Amino acid sequence: MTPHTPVGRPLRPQGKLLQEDARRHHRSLLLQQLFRDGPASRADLARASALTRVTVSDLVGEMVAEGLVTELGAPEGSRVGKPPMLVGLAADSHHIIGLDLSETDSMSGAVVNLAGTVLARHEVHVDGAEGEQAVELVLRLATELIAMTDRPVLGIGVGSPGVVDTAGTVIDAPNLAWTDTPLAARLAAALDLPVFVANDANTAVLGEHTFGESGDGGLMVLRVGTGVGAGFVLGGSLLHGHLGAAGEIGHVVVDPDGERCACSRTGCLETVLAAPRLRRTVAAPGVDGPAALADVGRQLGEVLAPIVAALNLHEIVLSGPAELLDGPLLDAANRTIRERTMPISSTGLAVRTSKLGEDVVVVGAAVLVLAGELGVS
Amino acid sequence: MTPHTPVGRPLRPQGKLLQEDARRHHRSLLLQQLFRDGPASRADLARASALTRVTVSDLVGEMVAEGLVTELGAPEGSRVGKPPMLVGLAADSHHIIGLDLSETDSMSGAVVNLAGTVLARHEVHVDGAEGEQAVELVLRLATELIAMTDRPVLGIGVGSPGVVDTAGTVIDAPNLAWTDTPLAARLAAALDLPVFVANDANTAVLGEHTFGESGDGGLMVLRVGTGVGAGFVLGGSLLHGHLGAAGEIGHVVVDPDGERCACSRTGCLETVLAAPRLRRTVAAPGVDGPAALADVGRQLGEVLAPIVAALNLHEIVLSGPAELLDGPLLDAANRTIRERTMPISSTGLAVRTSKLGEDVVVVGAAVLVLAGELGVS
DNA sequence: CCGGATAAGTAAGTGCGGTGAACTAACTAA
DNA sequence: TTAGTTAGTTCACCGCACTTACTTATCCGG
Repeated sequence: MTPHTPVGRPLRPQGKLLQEDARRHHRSLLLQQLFRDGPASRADLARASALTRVTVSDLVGEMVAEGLVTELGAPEGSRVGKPPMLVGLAADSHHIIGLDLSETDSMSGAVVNLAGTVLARHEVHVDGAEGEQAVELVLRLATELIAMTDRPVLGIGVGSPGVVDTAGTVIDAPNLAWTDTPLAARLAAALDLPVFVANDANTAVLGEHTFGESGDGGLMVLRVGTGVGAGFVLGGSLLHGHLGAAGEIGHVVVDPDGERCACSRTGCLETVLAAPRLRRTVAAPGVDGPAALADVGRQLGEVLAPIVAALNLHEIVLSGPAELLDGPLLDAANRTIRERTMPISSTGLAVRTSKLGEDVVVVGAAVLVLAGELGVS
Repeated sequence: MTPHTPVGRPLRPQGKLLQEDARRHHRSLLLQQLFRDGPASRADLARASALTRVTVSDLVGEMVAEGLVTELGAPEGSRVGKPPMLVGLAADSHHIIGLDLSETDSMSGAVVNLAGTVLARHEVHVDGAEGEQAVELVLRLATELIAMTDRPVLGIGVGSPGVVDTAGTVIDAPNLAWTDTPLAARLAAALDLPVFVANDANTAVLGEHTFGESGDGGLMVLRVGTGVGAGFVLGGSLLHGHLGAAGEIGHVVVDPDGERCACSRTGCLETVLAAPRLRRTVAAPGVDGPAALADVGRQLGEVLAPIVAALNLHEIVLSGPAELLDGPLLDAANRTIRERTMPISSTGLAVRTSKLGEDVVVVGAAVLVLAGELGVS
């Protein structure tokens, strides 16, 4: 996957293809294999990659020298022939800094290893910081996180609210008052590290795709928080959209006779599905909570049905407060989708909640780095 | 773009990358350049591709020897230095057979050159042929078309109704009674040529993407005929979906209180938008035609709005009977989409009808071959 | 009309990366 | 011990694009 262009690095093929690129590609192939299926012998890797044993040995040797991969000894079972030497990804040879800027009052981040395990967390309060001040705040958060690990940092991944283009420039993020803010470039220049920035829903879908229990078909992650947004992984890679605004479905109208929205339209999805709104709905006196949630689920299903049919998705994952989403709301959404689409579209579809919790954004931000730097995801 | 795996050919990178692959890639790069921007000198190609003049000369020489490219003499203008020798794609060095199996009573096809120009047409009547008989009929049509050209045939492209997987197997096509029919493999074996098969809406979107006036953002083509289907080109490549059923939006419910559909649901998009149905609607006595069409357009817009927001599309193209689609229907759909999505999603969006007419499917089928065999699109 | 500048295209040699063939190493089976 | 199997390495080779250095062909300024 090549979700984003790393800042300060040569860009990916698209154009001419050098031998050097081939070598990087083959390296990624081996890393990917180790990443997905765990340790293997050089011979195993050769069989899986269709490269020769010679080439694999060479590449593995290089990666062992860098510390990215380590020899782990021979496996238990004893078969004929020389026993293989297992090699595996050294998950803590490098660490990744993942940042989540999507929360309302704070920016949080984590030190993540190459296996996607969160090793340390840190956060800073926003306190109304905007524009340039907010950028400085992100820089401080990143710097403090870098200080929390003694390993070399592979790169910085950022899940930002708002619309982000493929170069890591935040086109528009009202909460932080960012417009055309070259966040990736700024951080890369200040920290001298590869930096990748994407919308928070997009990093979330990457996290779910790589570390969730999802398959290889199309995946959609719907994030329900202060607002509502989505991210898509289609054909193994992140969907950006024409202007980087793919997944911005929070302001699709679901009920033209509904409530007035801050965006000046009426009956946007956010006016019924945003987390604060959901909480108010179920807490309202004299309201049947489950029925109200089911009603929202039905409306969500009405929005999702055309998307499901159009994209022939494999999985939809809801990410957000489980006590609100998991239950009548999810069931009703699921049911509505099936009522409103053909079996060919819906039988292959699973709708569920995320098991990764709120870490999904930072871990997904780390995936951005893994994919960009190691070609792994 | 690599929309489909050619039958009987080595598959594309994904795995190991040989030098041979690099060379093919660079060849495609040059062909693509000539295809899009017309004739150029070797030096121009070197500048555009970032390859050296030496390498370009070598590749061009190879392609000239194959007849794919021809020298066209020096251009008019006179500047300093040795005048360049223009080279250009020899559009008629090879021909492509494009087939359209989506019509109700007949299968049609065409001989298409490398520039996408239709040179000859031919069709056969289906007369109720089904299953194996229908396959034989496709084979006959292809054979007869091959006999209509004296040039080497680059490959066969097929736009088939129903759901088609990436290997060119028709998973399900009720009209022809095909289920899991390996159409590409059958034709490839019988004709000893590369064969590519895709859903007709998918070939249509490829045709529109390559030969229409579309830009590089996400493109959706909505085909309105006996049924309703769509195809998507996202990030420059065709969207297949989990089970190859992407774009099957004909049976998304738009009006739960609507008319009963053949698929057993009520109020499917097809029950209001299919061409025969539209014709009946406007011809009904005592009905305000334009208003009725606008009403359908509004319903279409309601289905498209979530898709537009989710994918951040750049263009939506309606393909079908222009007298019905172009006018109140399109205007209402366009308006509804804008009413129901945010400006960030809709400002970059154009909604229009196709200028390619009914050839869009066969020409798109030819694009399938161009992309698969020459890496051009 | 003749050198000098500039650009297009060609020829020869270099380096990189992957390959196949042959080899060593380490083990099991009989 | 001998045969057979598997892992991993060494080495010579090949294909590809690169650099360097050239020829060819034109314009331009004196």
